[in-house]
Amino acid sequence: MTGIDEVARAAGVSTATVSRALRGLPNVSSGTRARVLDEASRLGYVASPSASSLASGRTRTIGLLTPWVNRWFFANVIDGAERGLRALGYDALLYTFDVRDGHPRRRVDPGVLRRRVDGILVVGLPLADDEVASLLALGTPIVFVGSGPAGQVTVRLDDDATGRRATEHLLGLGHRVVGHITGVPDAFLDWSPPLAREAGYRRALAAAGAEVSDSLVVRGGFDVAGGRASVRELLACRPDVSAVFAASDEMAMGAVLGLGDLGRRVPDDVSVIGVDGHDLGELVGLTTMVQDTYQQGVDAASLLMDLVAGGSPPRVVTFPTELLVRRSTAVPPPRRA
Amino acid sequence: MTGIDEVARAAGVSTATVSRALRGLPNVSSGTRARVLDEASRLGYVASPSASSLASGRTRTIGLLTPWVNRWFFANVIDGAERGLRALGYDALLYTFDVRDGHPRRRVDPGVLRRRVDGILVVGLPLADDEVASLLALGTPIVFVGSGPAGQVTVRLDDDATGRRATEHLLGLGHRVVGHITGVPDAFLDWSPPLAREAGYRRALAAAGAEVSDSLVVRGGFDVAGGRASVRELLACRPDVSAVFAASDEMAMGAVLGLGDLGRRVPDDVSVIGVDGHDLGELVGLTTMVQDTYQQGVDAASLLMDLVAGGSPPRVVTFPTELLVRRSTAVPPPRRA
DNA sequence: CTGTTAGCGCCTTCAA
DNA sequence: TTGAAGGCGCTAACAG
Repeated sequence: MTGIDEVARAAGVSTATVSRALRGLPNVSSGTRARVLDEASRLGYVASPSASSLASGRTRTIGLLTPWVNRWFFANVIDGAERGLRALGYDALLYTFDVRDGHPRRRVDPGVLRRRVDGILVVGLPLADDEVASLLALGTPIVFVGSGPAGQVTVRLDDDATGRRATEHLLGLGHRVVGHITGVPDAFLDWSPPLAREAGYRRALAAAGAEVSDSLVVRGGFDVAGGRASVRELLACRPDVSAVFAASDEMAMGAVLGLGDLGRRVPDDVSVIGVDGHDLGELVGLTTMVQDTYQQGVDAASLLMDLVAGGSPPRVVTFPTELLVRRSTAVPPPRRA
Repeated sequence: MTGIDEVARAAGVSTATVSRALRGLPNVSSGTRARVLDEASRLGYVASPSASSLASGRTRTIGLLTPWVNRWFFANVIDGAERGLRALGYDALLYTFDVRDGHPRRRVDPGVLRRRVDGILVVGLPLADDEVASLLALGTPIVFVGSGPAGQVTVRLDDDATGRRATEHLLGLGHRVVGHITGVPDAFLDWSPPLAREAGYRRALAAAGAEVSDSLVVRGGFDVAGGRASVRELLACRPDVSAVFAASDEMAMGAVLGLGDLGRRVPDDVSVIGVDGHDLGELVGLTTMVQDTYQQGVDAASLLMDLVAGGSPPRVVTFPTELLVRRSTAVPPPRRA
């Protein structure tokens, strides 16, 4: 394993100069720098990350905290974040935390992150206030994606507007009884997207003079299976529902399956709209509010790098969502007597 | 930042004893150990990873090399691997490498991994022979998932058998002209799953006396869009095809979309079968060969840990695939004159 | 069972 | 612009 002193010897300079030259620091003559770079690459020298971290106090690594990597939103954000970070010379350490809807997960332990990362990216992980506090106590810069506590740097959607516009699309088609399926409440905090989407949904209904009722809202798993179960529950209780706003595309696709289970056709009997712009939404012609998750990851990475560098990035970066109309929404069926 | 000496002072022992006690090494009296553990947790002490890596030469970190994290197979394997590794006390560093079908990607540079990880998990990344060699030259244990070069520890499917059985299912329904859509050849090596699946497909056709022809095979993107385009190309060239074997569920779902584009119904006009057991396959009633990707990740993690510990795990762990019949395959339509 | 003593390989003042 | 030297915080021999 070639070390810095071998390079120094080969280039005829001190190890300090090698270190400076290789890191692009100033105060190195261009001739010296060229010679060092040359010898370093010839010898295949790469600085030991542990040694330089120990000496400098910086790890050039960030921690990616997320509940899952195998769901659409998370996978795409992580993909974007990892590539964004790598482009900026940082490595990404992956930390997953089980979040089962409605169940407590293991607490986020800041200890593991201590002295291990220069920054933290929290991707769609609903953290309790004290978890946020313990993370902040590390003194490590943090950026939140998807949702984040007030005052923290966050990349997110305008979830309220997204919920409102999705609902308005349904109302505009003539639907008057619009159901909503979303996540379990105790899995979320007051800064969670599902709550804001639901608020937008209620606001839109109220503005249109349509029924606003708890009986029109079912909370369950935030995934395909959850959407499937929730829509069945919704229809069992409110068979008069002619349209459903699902808080995510995965739930919406579950809803399509669940409606199929009940023998209801989409959109002839019931319209369905989701949120995400999932790649496979087209399989069922899903109408949805599209968001750019990959870019959210990229942007979050650069905000975090800014923070790590001591900058003051904007507190909140809001991504737009765009209505994509496909086949899962249509005018409601004629009212039955 | 509390250090090991503070704990040592508080517990009234030397730093060496603290180190031993905290790492669960033998030769520490239980009384001493308890006292040390107590003080350490009271002070919130966590050893600096860089310092201990530097001193010990071990990083307790492994590198996850993968082309994507946002595709089904990869996301699930990574999820399993990360959790498996964490359970064994290891961290996972994520490294993605762009693989665009048919295009060269940036070469895997072993330099970045050097002294940074104790082991490497290669997830579905087709590496050139010299890339494998340069990785092996690191002297770091490596485990491959999905496919791997001969002689290396690999977790995978019996792709040949999977392709054969998928094709046999179609033949068993009475199909005689069975097309195949898969990945672009130059993106794959001789140890790649797509090639083996195709070989199985051809073997099954030959055994049944059905037509084996290059005109029945289309290679394109290994994703939804690729499947969609490929099936259209296939049908344009061979309109007599009554069944399609897609090398992945994502391609199969794309095929369903593409057949829809052409006005062909599934399965009335054309049957479709995939490989994976993708969560959303049910949306289109996709018949498929199911594999357990999550567990492949978990198992790969433990094989790698075994290797890191100096063990000699089995060279190849083969996962079973199981035929799941849903609605996308059926008997062929009556032959036209 | 426990303490002492060298480093691990690099970065970073400080002086030159 | 460059070099010398002292750590960064921990682990691992070796004594005791």
